[in-house]
Amino acid sequence: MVKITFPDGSVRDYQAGVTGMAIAESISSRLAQEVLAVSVNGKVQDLNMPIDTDAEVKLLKWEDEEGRHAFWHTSSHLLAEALESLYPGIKFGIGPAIENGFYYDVDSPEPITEGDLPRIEAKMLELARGKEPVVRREVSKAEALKTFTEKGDQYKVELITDLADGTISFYTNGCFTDLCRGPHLPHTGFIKAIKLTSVAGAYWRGNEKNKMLTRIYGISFPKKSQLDEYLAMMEEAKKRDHRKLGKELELFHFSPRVGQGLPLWLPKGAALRDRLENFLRGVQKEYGYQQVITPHIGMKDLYVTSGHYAKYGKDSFQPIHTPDDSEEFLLKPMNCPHHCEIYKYKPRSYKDLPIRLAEFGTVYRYEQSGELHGLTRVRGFTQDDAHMFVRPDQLLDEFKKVIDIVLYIFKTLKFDSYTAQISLRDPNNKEKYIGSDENWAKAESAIIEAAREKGLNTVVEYGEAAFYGPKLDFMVKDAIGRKWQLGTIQVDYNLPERFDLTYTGADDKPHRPIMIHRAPFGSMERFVAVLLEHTGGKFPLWLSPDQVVVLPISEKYNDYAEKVSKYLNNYDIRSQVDNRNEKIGRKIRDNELKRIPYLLIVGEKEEADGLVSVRAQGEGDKGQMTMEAFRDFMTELVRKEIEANKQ
RNA sequence: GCUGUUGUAGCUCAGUGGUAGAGCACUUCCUUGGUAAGGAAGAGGUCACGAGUUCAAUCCUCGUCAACAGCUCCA
Repeated sequence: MVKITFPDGSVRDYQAGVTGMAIAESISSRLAQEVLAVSVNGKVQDLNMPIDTDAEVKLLKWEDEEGRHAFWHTSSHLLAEALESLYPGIKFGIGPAIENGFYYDVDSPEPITEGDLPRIEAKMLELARGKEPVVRREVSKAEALKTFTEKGDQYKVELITDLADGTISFYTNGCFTDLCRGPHLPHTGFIKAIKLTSVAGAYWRGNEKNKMLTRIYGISFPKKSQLDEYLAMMEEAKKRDHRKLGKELELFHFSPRVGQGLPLWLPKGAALRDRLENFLRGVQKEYGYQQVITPHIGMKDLYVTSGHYAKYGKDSFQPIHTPDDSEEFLLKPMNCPHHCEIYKYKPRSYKDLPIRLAEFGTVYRYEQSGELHGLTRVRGFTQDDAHMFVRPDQLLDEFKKVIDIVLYIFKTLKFDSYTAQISLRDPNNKEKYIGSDENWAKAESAIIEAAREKGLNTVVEYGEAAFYGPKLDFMVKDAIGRKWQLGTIQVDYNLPERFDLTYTGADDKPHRPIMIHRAPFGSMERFVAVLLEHTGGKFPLWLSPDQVVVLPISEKYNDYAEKVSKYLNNYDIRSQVDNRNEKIGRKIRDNELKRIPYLLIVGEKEEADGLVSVRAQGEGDKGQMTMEAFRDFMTELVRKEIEANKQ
């Protein structure tokens, strides 16, 4: 007998060699239908694999990432089986599960296009309905090589050649056998709904010198309704694409004559961005930050000193030469070296610290052209940057204050779901980073401690640190469940040394400050993009480019509409009049589509009594009130949106 | 950067080896209307740019630029 311990701590005895599926069946028949894979002592394995020793067991279902992973991995094998039957002679690269679905890389004798996908999908569903068992078989390396050499699949042969000696596992579903570590579903009948989403080229092993294979992406579900939901979500994501909304709402524009990845902010977009900047400026002022301004270029040597030049190489920067070529400058790729020079301009005392220098600093980085994407990856962008110069005894406290700012911003902008990623060094690859082990250890423990004290929901990622120090990166989840990386806070012992920054301590001796880099928005461009996709263009009232549009019923009431609009503008409520020669229904429709938060309809009745008829975006008619009452109503709404989130 | 797809009016997109179309937006006129599209007329395009093939190219070929998707990258 073996003792099986479940996640809730309960223990049951089973016959040695019991399978995950048998355990599920022993608990409930429903569970047996839903279970996809099993985790045994932390290792995920097939449901029909025997368990021979005492073990901690977790039955994995769709809700578990590992469960979905097995599901999609089997789906990719099902795809391969369908492809092999439809395209005889097709060769296979790799076919893994990914975050949302799966893919398979293939080398097909005839081209496969989007138009072929429905046919492949139909074949997959047909095979899935056959509930083909997925069978694992262990073979020696020599046998594995022999199998795929005979089949003539050079990609698999190459993969096997690179594997360590020892046992290799094969999985077979129907007529298709694949080199695979698993785990897999017991049979293909679990897969009830499939959508092949796209075809794309992908280099064999990700190397552009290799042959390009055809990558077929897909996603699958245990229920048809889940696929429908997923497809609806994808539709919604398309509607919320910030590039589309940016055009529709006239926020920003790209002109090829200005250059790739260099956004032009249109009046409404600039106003939105100004409002965000002013908001953050206000918060930062309360926390003792001082605004500075530094130039858009700097001598190349500045970035050599900081270490950035050596680290990222000349291809990452935009050089500028003097007319006589005697000196080389770079367009500013980051603000920190400039801020270090501001720190250095006079001697500093331990009493002066922390010094907090903030700048909405525009920086330029020569991103590869293929990486550019709307406002999320650009070549010129403005960081909401600040650098704190602190004493070692102030580090933890200051770090926590920065976390407070970040959380306040998330709350005000209604990013209610977020996680914090503690990004540490890759312990196996320390050469990638600069600075002493001792300082790294101090910096890492400060971040971990601050995150713990603030009660943040954190994950730790190794190898994600900046080259000069560990980071705390904030990821938010938007309204339709997608994750975005926003703010970042970084501890840095390195730049103070490289720039020889010092302060005089109480002991009258020079000491080295520590730097904290931080940008709660990340960059204005990226943040506006994420905000657009999060809100679908329906910004919080305080950020809306136009808060109110007044709609006169006919031209006879244009003067009254102007009067109302002016009145509101005097109270800092952003208002315009739609005095086009159109019927009221038309004006309502157009302004609703522009996502104007409040529409005020004015005609004979309103003019007579100094009233406005209020219509809230997406909610319809709200009835009449006086313009004074409407003003108070708006002022109170905006006040609540901002003030209410302060701790 | 690599591979593929695309580039036609301000926007969304049809279309053709014989120099171009729709809807929306825009202008003018009619209409003066009460909660998501009133009517009519008009203006607007070197068909991304450059070369080639052809009697003739927006259409075919090549190159350049840009956008999109994927790969690789991401301070």
